Amino acid sequence: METDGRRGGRVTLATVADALGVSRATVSNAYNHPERLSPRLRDRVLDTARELGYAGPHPLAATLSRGRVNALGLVYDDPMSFAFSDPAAVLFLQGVSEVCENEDLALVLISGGPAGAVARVALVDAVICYCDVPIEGKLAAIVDRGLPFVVVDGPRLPGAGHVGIDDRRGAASAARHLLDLGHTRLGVIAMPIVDDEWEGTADLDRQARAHYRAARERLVGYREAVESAGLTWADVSVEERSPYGRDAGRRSAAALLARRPRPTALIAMSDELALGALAAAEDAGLAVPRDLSVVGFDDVPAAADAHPALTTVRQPHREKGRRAATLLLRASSVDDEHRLPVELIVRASTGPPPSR
Amino acid sequence: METDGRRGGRVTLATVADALGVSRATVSNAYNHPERLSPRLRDRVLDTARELGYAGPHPLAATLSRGRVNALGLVYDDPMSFAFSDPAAVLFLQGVSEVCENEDLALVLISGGPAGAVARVALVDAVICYCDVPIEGKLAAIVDRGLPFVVVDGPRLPGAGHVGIDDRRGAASAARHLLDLGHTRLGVIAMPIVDDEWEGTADLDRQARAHYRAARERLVGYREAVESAGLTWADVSVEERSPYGRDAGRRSAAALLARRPRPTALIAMSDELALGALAAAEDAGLAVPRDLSVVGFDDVPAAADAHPALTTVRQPHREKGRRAATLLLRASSVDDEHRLPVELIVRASTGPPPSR
DNA sequence: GTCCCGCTTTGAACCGGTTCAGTAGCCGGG
DNA sequence: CCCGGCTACTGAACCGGTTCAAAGCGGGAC
Repeated sequence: METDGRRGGRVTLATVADALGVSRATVSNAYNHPERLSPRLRDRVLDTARELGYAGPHPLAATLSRGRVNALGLVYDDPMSFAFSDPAAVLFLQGVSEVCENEDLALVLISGGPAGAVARVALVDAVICYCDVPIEGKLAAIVDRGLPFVVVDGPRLPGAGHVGIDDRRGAASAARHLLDLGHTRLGVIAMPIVDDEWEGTADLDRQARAHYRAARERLVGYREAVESAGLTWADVSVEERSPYGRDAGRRSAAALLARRPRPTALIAMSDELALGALAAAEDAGLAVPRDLSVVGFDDVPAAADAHPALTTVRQPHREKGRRAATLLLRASSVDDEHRLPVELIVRASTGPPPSR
Repeated sequence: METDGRRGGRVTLATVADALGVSRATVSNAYNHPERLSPRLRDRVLDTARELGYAGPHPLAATLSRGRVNALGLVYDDPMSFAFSDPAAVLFLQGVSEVCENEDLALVLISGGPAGAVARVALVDAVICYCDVPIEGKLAAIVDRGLPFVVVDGPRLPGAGHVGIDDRRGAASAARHLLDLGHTRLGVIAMPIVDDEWEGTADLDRQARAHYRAARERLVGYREAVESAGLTWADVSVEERSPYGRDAGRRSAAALLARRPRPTALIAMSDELALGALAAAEDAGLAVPRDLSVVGFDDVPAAADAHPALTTVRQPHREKGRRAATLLLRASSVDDEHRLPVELIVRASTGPPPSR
């Protein structure tokens, strides 16, 4: 019975089946359930396939039947390419990719604008949303499609897993460290607080309107520590820049260091910002930590290599990635919350304030 | 005419079609060719879909019919997770992801062991092979499937595009820079030359058996420069380490610096290795560049931030990524060769040899 | 009133497999 | 010699859409 084994010259499973006079099911089995075939026939199938130049079942078709793609998606709140200039995101990606490797999963980076055009059609089984504030379009695409997903560093969402850290506590530990050293004039170098790409000194009103979760939580942490030490939060200047790379840190720090009285310690919301602050200190001819203390957040590799080595709050970026990926593989626990530990790492960029 | 609109409770295109009493083609058109439907019917379809909780055509099924996935694959020669600890690879990835973003393509990172298990089934339209030496299994999977691909930093392959740099010339320029400064005792810090994970001093015989293309080409470049300067290549020690991160550079450099007479300049095959060498110099109490000159290769961001800032050979990592991705999108030119420029960047880590 | 045209909508083939309930054939046991 | 049970293989349904030739239909031109 002639089936359609040779349509348009393309070699399909049916081509092989016809060539051998066996059913398509048999050819399929040769690849997917070799033990169900007699060794003899199986070899014949495979040999014929080779001769015909058949590369095995088309993954797309197989996937359609099976319903499983064997791929994990990853969406990032900024354009995906930004992730590669953020050392913390790179570590996170590394953690995710480790798991994918072990599980023979592909890792699909989903970019393509905030509207979620790519997210709507990306071929994945589940999605990791590495976003402080889940992006409307992209997230909607995921939810509509009914894909399992976990949110990392973002808000808890019903039906979705969650991985994050205690930003507030981490921030507080950084501030407390400086306060314990005796600092009383602090400046904060913030990543964006409100999503308006504004730059400048964020007053209390602006802080109260915080849009980004991490920024909000860290501000609260700093504030709690400052107030516990009996100081006034309103006296602490908060410089906000967008985007928030090293250069932003440098400019924020320059602005803070221009104030009189000059702060004796700078708290940055990320290591990249802190490294920029170190550069600004050098620009200003200030020695760290003698004249100025600087503390960061993240503990990226560059922090330890900095001159001086940066005191910072370590968060387990790579582990966050591993955890997020693992969570999606164990369906049972997708709704769990995973809050990973933070730890203050004291290095050489902090010390007592200069004696007046 | 009852079609199978309601199988197993899952809402498919057929469900929507049945609910409205229209054909499946009509529902499909509502999404893919809205202009072919009367506005009235189109709206009815979309409304009904919404009510039924239908999230639009299943991407997998659509893809199967259309034959296009809208995704670019990327295979890396080591486990994919290693790429994230190589700053050069990260920049490359960034370049690729920029193009994907603009073209609304997903970027699929293909790991999963050398056997190519994932490569064989990954859902992609084309593949970028970022590999010095194309990995048997993974590459075979790609070729068998007949996917278009481009090789980056690897050998030219028939039918495949190619993007790379002139490693030989880049290496030669680094060596010549040192020779011009007056150095006569050089040491080379090499990445793996032969694929046996061996560590030690690579003699001429081993160099001749070079397996990795970049290592081989760069050695030739160094050698040409050295011999042009009237020196003997055999006098130049080549230290090989595997893997080839910063720590390897440090150990290689330590070995080279232990030799008597001590080299006055170290040429590293990557910036990571060179940064390790800088650390080794500090370990040994040598000032760079006063007592020792160090030159790298790549010009990753950390090179400019190093103390002292690293002299190195710049290659356009990000542009390589962009170029590779673009190449795959313009089918016409897939067979092109793209050799990108390299440039010696002189910074503070090189200077004249110490006067004896 | 008739014919032709264009806009909508549809039926059916197709994309390339997987799966599962059988069935044919073979072997051993009673 | 008959029956039960296995093994090896097959037929047909199914996965969830896209596409294109063709049909239906309403309206304008003559």
